[in-house]
Amino acid sequence: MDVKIIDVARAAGVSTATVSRVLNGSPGVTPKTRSRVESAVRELGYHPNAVAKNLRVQKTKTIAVIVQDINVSYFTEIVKGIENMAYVKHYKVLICDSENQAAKELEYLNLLMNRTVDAAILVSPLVGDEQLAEIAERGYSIAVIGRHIGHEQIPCIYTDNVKFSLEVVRHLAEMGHRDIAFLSGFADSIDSYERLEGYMKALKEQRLPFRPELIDSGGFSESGGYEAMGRLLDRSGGSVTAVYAANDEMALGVYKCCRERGLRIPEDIAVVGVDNNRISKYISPSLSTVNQPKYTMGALLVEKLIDSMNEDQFGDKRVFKVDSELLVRGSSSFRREG
Amino acid sequence: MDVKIIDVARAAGVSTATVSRVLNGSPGVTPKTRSRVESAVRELGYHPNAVAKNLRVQKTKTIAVIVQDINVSYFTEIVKGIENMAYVKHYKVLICDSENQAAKELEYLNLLMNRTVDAAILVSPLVGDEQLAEIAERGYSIAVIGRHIGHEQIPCIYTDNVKFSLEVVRHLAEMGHRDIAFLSGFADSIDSYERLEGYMKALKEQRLPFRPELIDSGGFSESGGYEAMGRLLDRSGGSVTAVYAANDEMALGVYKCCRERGLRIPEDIAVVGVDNNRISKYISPSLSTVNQPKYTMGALLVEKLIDSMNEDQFGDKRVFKVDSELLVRGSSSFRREG
DNA sequence: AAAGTTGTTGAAATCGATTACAAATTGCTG
DNA sequence: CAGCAATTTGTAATCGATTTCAACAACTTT
Repeated sequence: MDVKIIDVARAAGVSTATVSRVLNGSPGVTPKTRSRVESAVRELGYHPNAVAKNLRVQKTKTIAVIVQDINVSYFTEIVKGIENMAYVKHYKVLICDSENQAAKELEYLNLLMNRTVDAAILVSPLVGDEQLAEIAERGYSIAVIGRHIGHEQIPCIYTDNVKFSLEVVRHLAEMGHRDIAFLSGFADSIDSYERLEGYMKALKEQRLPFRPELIDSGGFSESGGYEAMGRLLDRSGGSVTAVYAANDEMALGVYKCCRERGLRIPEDIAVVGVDNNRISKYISPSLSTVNQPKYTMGALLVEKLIDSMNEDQFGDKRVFKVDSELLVRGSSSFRREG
Repeated sequence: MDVKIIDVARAAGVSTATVSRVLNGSPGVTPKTRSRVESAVRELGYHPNAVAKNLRVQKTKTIAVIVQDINVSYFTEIVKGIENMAYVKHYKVLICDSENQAAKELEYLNLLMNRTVDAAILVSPLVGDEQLAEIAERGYSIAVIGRHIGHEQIPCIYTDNVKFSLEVVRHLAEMGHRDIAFLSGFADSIDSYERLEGYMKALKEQRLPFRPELIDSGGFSESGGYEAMGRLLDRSGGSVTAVYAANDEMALGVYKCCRERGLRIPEDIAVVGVDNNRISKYISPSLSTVNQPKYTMGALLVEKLIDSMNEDQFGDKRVFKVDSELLVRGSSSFRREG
């Protein structure tokens, strides 16, 4: 506290410029003066004021990470990947919980405008592409995890929603299901469109009819999944035999609803989720789900982002598509006889 | 980008002082000039540079939260409480993952010294009391969640380890168990001592013998719990009938070990964990555990901390003890006949 | 109308570092 | 040992806001 660079300079009998050079490992300092400065630093217990430095160099080496819910393991695993990589790159991570609100995401993006952070990473953002593009074009550094953004200046890493949705529904069809419901997160989100697309593709491929009453959405939450499943059963008169939920949280809600209505999983209803939450492996029956390399996605993207900010070039590549895999477990392993 | 307070001042035909006053809602500005400044701000799309402000006012309105593992729900629920409360108080949260290393905790505490953050909250820190005291005495703002710190300047919120450990072991004894193992996190941590104390107290109360070979530790991780349980069974020749694990993660490891060795829970082995992780409710059999109001602990402490920094006074109270409750579930509900 | 209040505004110092440029020192070379 | 280049060091401007203090204006009061 209270000891600043000028104090160190005086103690070492040099100028602040020299102290600064020593601190930052700049060249052109005699070993002798260097060590004189270093011992002054040590004796005084000097800690450079990061805020002053940030102002001068116009950087904070801080990245904002905006997630929908800090408590969901899909997000925390990504955040962990980001934090760990940021740590080795000497960057800090500001955590922002948007509580599923696009408005809050935008508010957090103000951290970019007021220069609190050098960049922001949005994980499965609710904000639309156009709005993100506009921000990027104003010169701010943003990146997206969990969605493909078709914009030059927005690096992103994602898995192919259409592809894995197709795989999920194909899997269910192959297990003998004909009436497969789809529970999206938010009906009007990009994720939902893409997953619905994969769902439709699979239906067509498997020559199954499309029944609009088997589509609903539950806001990615357990309670939302629970309610959506209730509506679904009421509406379809119980003809549904399989449910594809947009994430594992909602699948838990489906489990609960089935339990309450005396429907057995997987014998009466098959369930598949997405995200491979920690719980999905432990719950009984274990939940079939789609796994994504979450930690790696976070770590990889932030690494590229930091490198690009430091002009080490992005190596051109700004869009990363990673593979997901369908994990078939207990909740969908009962074969239904046609 | 690039538009600063002086530009706004010029556009509005006033001085930077006046612009600043308008921006910060300071009194003594004519409504007329105020609105002139406001429209200039709007027209130019001006965003005040937070770094410059931070330097001038010697605050960053940012708090570092240091946790052992971002992926564990015990921590994320606390972090969520902190973040949400910080948000309403207009503070930001830097997330720091110490990966169970005291050295990394200390490194992150440098964020205090270099003024990157105004305060740091340590959740169940590995760093010892003395070291924390020393930092607090140097004038830095730190607070602790999950442990009682007997120091004037360190606010803390915690649950009584001794008390709930006693309850856990008493419960097991009442279910007919005589050979109750205790798996601590890190053998030499304060938590462990306190929990061991509660364990001993319960043994004494229930007139059960203390068997040192029933004590082990597993680093709070699932794999650590798995290995500790293995050692325990090997060592005790299978005489153990109940396990008290220091957290739910380790309890999961215990489950795995039991499954592999063909031991049924709860018939052959009863298990109780701590933390009430999300999983504990869903796993089968559901895991008995100790619940703490994690979200509230985070929110409450950060609120008090922020208020105290803004001189709104701490109201004297710096130490908060909250109640925990033992949730008896499937894993410990089989009564053993004496 | 002079003097005293009160209320608005602005000039300039300040926060604590980095860095461009100038100055001083050192070391070579002929 | 003068002259020049290379190296090391220092002076002072700068980053972009806030805030103290003084100046000024607009009203009262006598």
